[in-house]
Amino acid sequence: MDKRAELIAAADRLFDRHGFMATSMDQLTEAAGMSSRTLYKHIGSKTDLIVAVLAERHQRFMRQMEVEVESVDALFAALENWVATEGANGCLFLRAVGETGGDVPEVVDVMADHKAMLGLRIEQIVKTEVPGHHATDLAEQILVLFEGAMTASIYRGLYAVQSARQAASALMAQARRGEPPR
Amino acid sequence: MDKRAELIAAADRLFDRHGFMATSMDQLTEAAGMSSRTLYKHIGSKTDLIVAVLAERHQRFMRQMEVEVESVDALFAALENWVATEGANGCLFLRAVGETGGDVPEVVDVMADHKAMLGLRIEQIVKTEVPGHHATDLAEQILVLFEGAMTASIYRGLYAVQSARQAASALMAQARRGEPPR
DNA sequence: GCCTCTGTATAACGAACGTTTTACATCTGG
DNA sequence: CCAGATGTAAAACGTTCGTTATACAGAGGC
Repeated sequence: MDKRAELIAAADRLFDRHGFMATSMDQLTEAAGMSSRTLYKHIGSKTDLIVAVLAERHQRFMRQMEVEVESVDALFAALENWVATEGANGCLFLRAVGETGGDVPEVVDVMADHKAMLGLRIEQIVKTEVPGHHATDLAEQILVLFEGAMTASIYRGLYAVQSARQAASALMAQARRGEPPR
Repeated sequence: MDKRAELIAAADRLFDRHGFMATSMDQLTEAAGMSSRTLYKHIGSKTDLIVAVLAERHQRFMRQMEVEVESVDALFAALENWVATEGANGCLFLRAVGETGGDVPEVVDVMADHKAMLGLRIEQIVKTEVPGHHATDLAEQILVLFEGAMTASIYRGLYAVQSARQAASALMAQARRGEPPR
């Protein structure tokens, strides 16, 4: 069994639940079921662990995106599923940047990469769903709805995601009907 | 001059810029220009200071809401102005809850109060702008757009807020035209 | 059979944390 | 004019932090 993967999985849970700074290395070693020496041999430092957790999340996200998300509606359906099964604590990438004040370049970079790829994928989807449409502005609206669903679901739960899904569907339908982008 | 107000203003800036946990009491005393003894006499503890900062933000927010926001469009215009002048680091209430893991009841409470009042105000506005319409679902969509604009503007800047504003305008127009709520 | 690898358990490290204390200065109202 | 409130400066408190070091145990390949 891969010790490093176990560690990252345990760290993901703790960081998401309690925050990055509020999670101590002692809690992490205990949750991962390994000695601190092994932990440091595998990841180097707490900062490295944070980056590794984010990188792992990014990969999981991309995989899911490419496998089962080929429409705007499927995007929000996937988020509904995520919130229903894993709960909602807000975007872990932005939380990491916020807790570190944007002062850790590796954290900022992995967040930027993640968000850039999210934006690109949404633009791709929008372009195939509404062909011949200048999709940039519409894609940005979908992105904002997605981000809002993730954030608002912290205190509104699934209803926020369902509302975002409906709003996205309405905006997409309107664009398909050929309303001119302003 | 009110020492407590100075302290809260300085703390607001530091918390927003660097995060709550990452801001030490030493940094706070220095930024507020007072000794640690005075600081503790005025607020009691770091947790109390966090709560005080959030409570102050909530009051500022409410004041601005009631004065200059009487339409959905004005809501997003106000956010545009906020992001343009103060920058975008995400909702400080949700960041505080995230950093404390939801384990500090006073922090959770002030966040919940703030979000409840935001939701209520949006519902009010939507109801007056689209009378005779079952406004609950539409209001939730506007709320999600607002939350998404605040969050996405961290990495997208003003464009996210402008996009949210346009999307909100489209959804409101559609509702005014009498499209049935699904 | 020994050597290296990989692991545990645990204690120690110096630094930084939130908070309190001690000692002293300055203003203000009766 | 002095008593009380309110402030500063700075050290000390005990704890916890991230990280490293010490001592030892088992497994597998040559």
